[in-house]
Amino acid sequence: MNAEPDVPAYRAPTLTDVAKLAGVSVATASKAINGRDEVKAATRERVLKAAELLSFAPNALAQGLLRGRTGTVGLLTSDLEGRFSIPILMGAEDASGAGQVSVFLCDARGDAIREVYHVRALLSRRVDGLIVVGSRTDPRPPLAGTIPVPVVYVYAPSANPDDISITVDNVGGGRLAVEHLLACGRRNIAHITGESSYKAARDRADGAVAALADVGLSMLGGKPYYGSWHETWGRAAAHIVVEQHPEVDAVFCGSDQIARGVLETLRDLGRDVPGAISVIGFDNWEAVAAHSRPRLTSIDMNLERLGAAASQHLFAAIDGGVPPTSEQFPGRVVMRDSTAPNR
Amino acid sequence: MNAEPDVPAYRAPTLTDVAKLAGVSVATASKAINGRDEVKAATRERVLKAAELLSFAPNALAQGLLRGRTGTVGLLTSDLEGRFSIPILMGAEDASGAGQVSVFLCDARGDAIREVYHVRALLSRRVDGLIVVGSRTDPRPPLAGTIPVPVVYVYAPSANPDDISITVDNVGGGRLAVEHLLACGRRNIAHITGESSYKAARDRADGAVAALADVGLSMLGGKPYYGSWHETWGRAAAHIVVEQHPEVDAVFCGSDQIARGVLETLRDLGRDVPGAISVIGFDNWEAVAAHSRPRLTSIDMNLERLGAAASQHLFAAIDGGVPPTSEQFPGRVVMRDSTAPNR
DNA sequence: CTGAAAGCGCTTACAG
DNA sequence: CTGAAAGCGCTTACAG
Repeated sequence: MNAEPDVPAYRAPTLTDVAKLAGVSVATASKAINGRDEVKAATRERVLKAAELLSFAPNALAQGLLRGRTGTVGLLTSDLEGRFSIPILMGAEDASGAGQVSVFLCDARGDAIREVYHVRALLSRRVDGLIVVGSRTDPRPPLAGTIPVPVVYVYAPSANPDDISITVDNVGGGRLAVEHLLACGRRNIAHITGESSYKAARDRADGAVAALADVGLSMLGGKPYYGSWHETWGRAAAHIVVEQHPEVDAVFCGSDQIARGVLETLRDLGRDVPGAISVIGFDNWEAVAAHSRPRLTSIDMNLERLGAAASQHLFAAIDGGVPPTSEQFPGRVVMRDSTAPNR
Repeated sequence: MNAEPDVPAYRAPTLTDVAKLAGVSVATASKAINGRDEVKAATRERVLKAAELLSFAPNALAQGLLRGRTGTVGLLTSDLEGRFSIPILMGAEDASGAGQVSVFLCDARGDAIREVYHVRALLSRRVDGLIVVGSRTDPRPPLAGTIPVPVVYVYAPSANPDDISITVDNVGGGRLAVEHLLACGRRNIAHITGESSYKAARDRADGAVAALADVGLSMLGGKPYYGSWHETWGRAAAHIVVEQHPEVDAVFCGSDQIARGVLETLRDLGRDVPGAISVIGFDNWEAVAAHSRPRLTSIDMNLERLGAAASQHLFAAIDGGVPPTSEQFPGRVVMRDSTAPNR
């Protein structure tokens, strides 16, 4: 049908091709290209020129076979779709990309079978290490079977404390949020958050409670308003809070989406934010936090940094220097317009 | 510091190990494992058992070297962060994962230099093909240099029409949106959309204009309200539209975020949606469309399907059967509560 | 400074 | 049915 072959029958040039063109042995060509100094300058010139001419790129498979190191890493995520995997993945990719490593991406879709399958494939490809990123902060079962390469768990820690897990400090995050609210002069603070089955929700609440206790306060209503992570719950819960505790002067929300809902209800109710009530979200999800009215102050958990750290720990483990350990990252408050009046 | 070595000095078992344990030659072991039928059943049994025992996984590097095919694909994205890459990537991963292929993920961060760098690395790793996903629908320059493997461009088409590009039909999407509004009985339709420098914005507008022309109508205001993709513009533009054209009974928004802004202003203005005014968004971004008040009807461009198609086309090109061609995918309207009264 | 040889882990004709 | 040999593309001692 088509005269032009769309798949070029083009064979990738090999070192042998380069050597032939340069009139040297493969051994010499190899040395020249790899910058070994036991090669005459003129020879190196010729080899390099030949390589250039053929657009020679050394076959990484052959190199990997020889070296016993492939310069590849497997990134196993359980939900690509989720907002949390991506920044982590970007951080990991960046930290790797700088060097010479390529990353295999696998999405197990939260399915254990698929995970096993992917791990097997990655091991077959002889990755130098594995990064496992989960979408919830609840501990997850460690990878099944004996894994002959280092593994680093990110966001979702491994249930095995001997494994290396890079996590986010949600307790600290909750504390940060409440401390910011206190700094804004607020004292009657409610906490509206997601499903209590999530460790993330419970941890953030614990941090909030602790920060309040530090100054002799407790949460409005005595405990968090657990519900769902969505806007809808934020809207509903805000109504409840205002009704039950008209003195409320701040709301710490477990997610930015909840905060959006809260903001909307407070507008409907004619309560001024941040004049009368401060609202702080969690996640610092740009798309929702930066364009609300008023723009939302939120806690950013530095997920990208988490990913970068995971890569660094993994490489440390691969290189076998100082044994890397688990690490927990603090968040930071990103202040916008919903927490303090701008005077 | 640590008695337990965290990096097992464990050497991955080879076919030789398996053969030795089973008491056969590597050749025979290979045949047994690969299901060749020139092996006695009992022998095969022994080999398989040995492989099992050692958790033997064939070295894919060696196999790739031999076969001249690695079963890997490079996925080159220009912005992981963007909401568009992910579903495409998921589709591609799924379509691949089913078989035996692993995908290398590279994010060029919109940087041409980085892109060249990644392509070089991928080629060095002897990927069987490349998928290039862009974040805008504007044509992009084709990959630089001679690429010895098939390449499929997704979302952002290659500027070279001879290349294979899998794209979204934005003109059709715009048409779909307006046709839905017309079906809801609306006639005074305004179009608020993103920056006119985006081909996506212009295409959607063109489709909308065409659908209106088909029934002898034109856009309210005579042309689209171009601005930005954000909520903020949606809020501002809605004010303008209502002021200039109080008869407005529908708004087609170029993005779900714009639509959120429009919804908010209409609420402030006391205009009932969908009673008095229908609002339709674009992208069907679950997080924003499904939780607004009212829930937002939107155009879904089936990005995941796009990714899957890209993979399929790529494999077709790799296998060298029927030459794959460019393809454009239609969208679909996902109806929620913002376009028609629920009676 | 250069090149012949061995070998990384596998598969595939080819003998036996 | 089984195994010795060659070879995929490279690198690295080891001679010369």
